[in-house]
Amino acid sequence: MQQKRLMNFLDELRWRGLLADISAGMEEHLRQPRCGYLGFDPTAASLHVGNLVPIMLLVHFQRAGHKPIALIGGATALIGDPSGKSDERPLLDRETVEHNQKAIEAQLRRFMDFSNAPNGAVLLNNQAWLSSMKLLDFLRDVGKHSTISYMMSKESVRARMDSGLSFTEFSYQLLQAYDFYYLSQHYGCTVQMGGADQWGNITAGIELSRKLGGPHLYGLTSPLLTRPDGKKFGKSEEGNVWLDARLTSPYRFYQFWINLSDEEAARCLRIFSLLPREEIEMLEQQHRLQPERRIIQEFLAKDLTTRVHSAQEAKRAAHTAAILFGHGLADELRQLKADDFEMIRETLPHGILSRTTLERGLDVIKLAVDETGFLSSRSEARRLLQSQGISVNKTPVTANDMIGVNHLLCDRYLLLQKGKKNYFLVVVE
RNA sequence: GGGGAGAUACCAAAGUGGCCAACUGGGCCUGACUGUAAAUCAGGUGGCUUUACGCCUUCGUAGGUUCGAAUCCUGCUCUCCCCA
Repeated sequence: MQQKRLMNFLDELRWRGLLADISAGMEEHLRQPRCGYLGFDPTAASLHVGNLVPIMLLVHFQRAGHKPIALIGGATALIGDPSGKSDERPLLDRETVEHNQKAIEAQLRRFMDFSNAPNGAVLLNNQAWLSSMKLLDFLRDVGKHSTISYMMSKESVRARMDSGLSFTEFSYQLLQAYDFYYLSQHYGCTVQMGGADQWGNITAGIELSRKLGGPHLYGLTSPLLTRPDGKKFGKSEEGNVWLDARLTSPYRFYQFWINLSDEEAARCLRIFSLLPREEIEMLEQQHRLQPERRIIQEFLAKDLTTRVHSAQEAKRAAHTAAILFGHGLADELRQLKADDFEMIRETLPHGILSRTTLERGLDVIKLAVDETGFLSSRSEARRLLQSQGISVNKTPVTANDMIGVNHLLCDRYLLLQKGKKNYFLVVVE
């Protein structure tokens, strides 16, 4: 049984569309339980949905019986990885990195089994060995084995030859190469995984180990996930979709998956869900026959919101969505109970309005911009009003409409709306 | 060290004395169609207001010339290219 699962890791990645590049001999190498790592540089205060792809590599690696190391690049984040970036990036200060790595560490812990099992996951930080390393040692031990022509041949470097690349970022690949070598020496780690943009850094490590007389190391990458139109995955209107509930609310997170196009959803199901192949294929078939039911979108929304946040948050988000998008008629809003609104309040952005202000009556612009901050400028509000883009309680309004206590739902709430999908709850106190 | 080119809104890129809040494309927002999809079409995309061919802020930065500057001049900062 164990043996069978071990052999399936690469096949698993293949049919899920998670395999881009793989170094020679990996197939054979993975016939036994191995230790592999994947790094996350704490360059932001949270991971985002794009980071879920590499996380899934580690998850599958562990499920196949191997031992995963999640490496936080606390040291490398101070240097900056040029891979996939068109410009030199400003240095992050130490406090920021410090803060980021704590947050990211907590997020990573949710996805794997960190128990004492033989293949229990391990969390490490490369500051442990890089920050105490002496420059001269590094140049003699690592630098000496790396030729300029080899380093310059990396795609990440070549792409930056015209737009500028500092020595600092140029040297990044050596640090990552050393990480791999170090982990092979101290943790018996022989496999490194990453996104396709990491291939150059990974091979640098394999090469370094070879030069230093270390073990034969192996690398594997997943394709970079893009949207059907070639755009970056994981960006919504507001920018990145974060895993941190304070940056992207569970409701928004849920909505991100619900709003995937049919095409994206099908691909994402294989990549992000842990369902076995047969079940996925069944869902795909239903999806093809009745795309309008959006079975996959809903499954992903529920599944991922649960895994990233909690089952309770997922349920809440689903319930809120059902209310807001269910049939969406003004009359049905009036059927809702105070409890429903209180739950919606937990999930939607909301603002407080004093009853006396409302009693005096407000026009829509005052309400949406000045009193609640739902919209950021009056011009925006005016523009939206001109195209029927603002609704109060599901009813489109105009600039002249006055909003008063008679609009209140359950005598306490107003549901503002910008376009079809952007909701905002006003609570009167 | 020498020579050249450049810095325009979220990005790319026009504009080189008034017709410029600034062409165009992408992105983004809204509307129509729909399934909270895709594609398509339409409108919008600095802010404020008495919505007005009105006002304020914006074309790297600091000054200057001019009735008037993103456009001309000077200093500064940064970027790229070529030669040494």
